[in-house]
Amino acid sequence: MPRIEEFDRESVLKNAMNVFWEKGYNGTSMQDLVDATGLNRSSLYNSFGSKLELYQDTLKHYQKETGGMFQKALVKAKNPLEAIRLIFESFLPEIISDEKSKGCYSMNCKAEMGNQDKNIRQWLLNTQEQSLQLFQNLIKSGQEQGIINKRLDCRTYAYYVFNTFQGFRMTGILVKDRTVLKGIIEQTIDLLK
Amino acid sequence: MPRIEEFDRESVLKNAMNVFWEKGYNGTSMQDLVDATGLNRSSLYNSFGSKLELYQDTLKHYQKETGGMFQKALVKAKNPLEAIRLIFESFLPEIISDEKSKGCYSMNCKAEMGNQDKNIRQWLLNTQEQSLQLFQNLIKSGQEQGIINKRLDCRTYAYYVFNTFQGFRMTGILVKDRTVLKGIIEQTIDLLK
DNA sequence: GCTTTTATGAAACGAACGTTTCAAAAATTG
DNA sequence: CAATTTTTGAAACGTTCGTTTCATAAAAGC
Repeated sequence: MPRIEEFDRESVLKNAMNVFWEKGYNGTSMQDLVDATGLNRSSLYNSFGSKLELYQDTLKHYQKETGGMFQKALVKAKNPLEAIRLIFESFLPEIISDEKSKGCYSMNCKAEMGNQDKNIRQWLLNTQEQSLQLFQNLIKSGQEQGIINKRLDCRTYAYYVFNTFQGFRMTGILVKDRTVLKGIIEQTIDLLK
Repeated sequence: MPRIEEFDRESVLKNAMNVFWEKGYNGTSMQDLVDATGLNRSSLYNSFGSKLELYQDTLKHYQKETGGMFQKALVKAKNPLEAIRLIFESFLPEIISDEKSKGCYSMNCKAEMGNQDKNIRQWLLNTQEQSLQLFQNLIKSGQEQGIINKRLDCRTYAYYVFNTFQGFRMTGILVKDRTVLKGIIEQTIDLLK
């Protein structure tokens, strides 16, 4: 019976995300979203509920995209330590080509919305734990293989790598020098050797 | 001849900064600022020009405050390496007691406003170079004293420490565990030894 | 092909936005 | 105390905000 939606949901989320990414949540107006998605206001509300819910949907969309990048790095890597390096390096193109200085969607969200909405805060906590687990597992198997040192336990190292990664995303907003960025990665890796 | 301002400018900036800090620039309304500062709208506009100019004044105010923290750490430290540790540790109380998860004023600014206003962007670049110079000088004299290794040049290490510091401020938004945070500091320091 | 169900388009909603206006109040100088 | 200069208070400015409304259009089931 129902009339079918005319738009591609993923494509709408991608376009909405790009606006939020550039202007932030509060800096983005519903009109901006109408313009960027090409959807009518009614359709936006009918399909996504509200501005805040749409924003949260873009977070999930981003998570899916980023998860894909991580997986690609894992597949490509010959060992756990190289996997960590590749994860960092896989963000280099995005950082260097980011001429608008939009930064990292997740960091922007954390800074602007981390203390404004319970659901968003929980999403941030979930993705954080996910990243920590990923790093922890890599480090653990790296230690078992003798590639990563055992001076500290894998959870402690995971926090360290996670911390550097967040710094990496923030530094990349104003620093676009590939040599500098690769240097930061190199030193993070070196500590684990 | 002139009637004198009734308010304390520093105190107004402090109160305005706290609102911006909690809600972000775009999340803060002029009414919020009127409420927080106790000033009338007219007085705010008369004395600070506009919302954006007031925000930029709070950035300078923050810079002054933070600069003071850095100086205290430098005075207290017995050597350059300890100075770096003390700089990181001086933010621990703020991080741990930040129950509202307001995060770092400077990181919030970078994420929300770094790509929105030229003046703000320049301020961010200036404070970044200032921090880099501080770390670079500390590392250089640490290397000269033989406390810090000479495997890499002081500028490269400065970027590394700067990067970790930014991560530290972001991590501290959701991670309040003192042991974890101190662990991150410790490993950053260790690399320099 | 009529009924049912949902999506779409355009207009409008009240509320809140950042900013301006202007008269009244207050303080300093002559 | 009068003249001058600036701050202050209250109201209002036009605009934009996120959201709602409702008539119309379109697709699916009988």
